[in-house]
Amino acid sequence: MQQEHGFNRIERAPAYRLVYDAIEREILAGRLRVGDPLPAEMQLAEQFGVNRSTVREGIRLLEQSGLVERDGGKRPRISLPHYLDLASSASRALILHSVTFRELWEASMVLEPAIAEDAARHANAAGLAELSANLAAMEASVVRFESGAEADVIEFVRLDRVFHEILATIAGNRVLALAHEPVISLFIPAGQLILPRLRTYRRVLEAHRHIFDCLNAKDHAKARLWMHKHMDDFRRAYEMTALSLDDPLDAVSLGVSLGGSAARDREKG
Amino acid sequence: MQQEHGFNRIERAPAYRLVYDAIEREILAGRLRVGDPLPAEMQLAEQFGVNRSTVREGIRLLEQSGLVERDGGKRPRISLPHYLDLASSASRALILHSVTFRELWEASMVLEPAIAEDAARHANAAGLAELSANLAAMEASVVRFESGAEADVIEFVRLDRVFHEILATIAGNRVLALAHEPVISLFIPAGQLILPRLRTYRRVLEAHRHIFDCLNAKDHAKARLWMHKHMDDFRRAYEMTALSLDDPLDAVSLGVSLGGSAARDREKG
DNA sequence: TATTTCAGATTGTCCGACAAACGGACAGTT
DNA sequence: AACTGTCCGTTTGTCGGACAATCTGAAATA
Repeated sequence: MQQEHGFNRIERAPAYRLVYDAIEREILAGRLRVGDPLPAEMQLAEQFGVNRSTVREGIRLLEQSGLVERDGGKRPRISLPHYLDLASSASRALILHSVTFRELWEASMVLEPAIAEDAARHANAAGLAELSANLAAMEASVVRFESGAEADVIEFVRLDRVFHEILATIAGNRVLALAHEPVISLFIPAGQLILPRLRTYRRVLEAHRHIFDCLNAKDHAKARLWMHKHMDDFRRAYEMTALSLDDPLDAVSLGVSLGGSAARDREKG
Repeated sequence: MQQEHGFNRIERAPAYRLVYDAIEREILAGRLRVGDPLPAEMQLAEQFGVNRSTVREGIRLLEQSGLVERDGGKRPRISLPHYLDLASSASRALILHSVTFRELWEASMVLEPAIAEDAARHANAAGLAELSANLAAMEASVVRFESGAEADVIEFVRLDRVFHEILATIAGNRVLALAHEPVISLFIPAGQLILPRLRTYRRVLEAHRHIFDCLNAKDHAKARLWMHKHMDDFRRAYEMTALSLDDPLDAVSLGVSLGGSAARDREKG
């Protein structure tokens, strides 16, 4: 099998992909502006010289990539890919790739303290108010636990997640926030496993309180430290259960959350 | 228009989306295994009781979300979303959201040193060999620059990127690697702007060399330090050009890379 | 002015059809 | 035995046309 010349792979992209590429290019170049409705399928079909079905398939690609958004029955509009959507694809990909909890935890040891530090630098009244409300809700939740009511772990864990997301917002770095999202959203299923066994609800709340205080005091070094400690607690808790740090996450999480369309249900505008 | 009862918004997801959800669920649950070819469109259409066109539209969604991969003409196969794909969507999203270079740089000040440190911990012969080859290629490139040849900045910047990607691979944390990808891929266009003006090619190469040496010596503290310095260099260079840290990236990068299908052209298997 | 009504436009879905490409079997050549 | 050419059933890519449901916007009405 001689191969003396080495031709380039001949590529024949299907028409629906060319449609996708063309429309994507128009959007990225700003010639189709965000918020505008997409041209009618028939019109696009004529312009591209292809059948309407082909255009539709191209639009599906745009739709899944987040560049086109349908508001329910209505005419689809051009939109920015919301990075929460990306984050949820990322979470799914990480699970499918059998990422271990250790990797997840190590990443969060990098990201969360940095976010806490930035948040302390940029804290403002609005953000602190949000955090405060979150802390109050979590306090109420913990009190309910301690009074013996059946534990609504789901709600507690949700509040936990929201706390960290508010922090990421306050920090004001969208690149870090984007990196942070998949991490926090994979922590959640783990938290749902750990907390009911160890019942360390109040410990989590106290950590959040300390971090909140640091933000209030604009003490970014201390904020970083407390967050570091908070994350390390999580690892210890994980180890205390029978779970191994180096097992892939799928078994843990797949059953818990990660429904196909779950990502789309969140969102508020 | 009275509304005294408050019904839940009735949601009728289009059929093609249901097809997408159903197949996605089968894949996530492992009933459709990665590598297998997708069932024939006709067969799916019969099973779901919808038309073949509808199935096709659903498959387009799967395709764009990376769960289905076509190898050119051939029968599409089920695949894991490769996170390089996700990273390129993330980059695009960040640009569309007008992220500033400051955000990017701050994120890289968090991620890159952490990666360098982990890489020094986990360095192995294979990884070091790859880095070594990369350094040699970059040395050759720099020599060409210094001998007055017209500067192939594109190639130099590509080598720069590859160096950092190898490092992320060596570090062995896929969560960090995923977070890292969009950052490095947005640095590239910036690098293409800065380097020709400042001509700091050799300085970049020296930084890489130092980091490589630290990996060889398994000195993770020093690896982190050198990377920190390397990143800080980049910011200084950015400031030295007329570019402001707080301008959004789009103007800088949109013209340079970020072609629609660029992400698909990379990849090697 | 506020509401209702109505016609046109647009999307979602279906049906049927055909060319091109693929996969594999089979035979022929060296 | 290895390579080439041919045939055929399967599957994808693309096309054309069709229709119901819904949305849009304007005209008609109260």
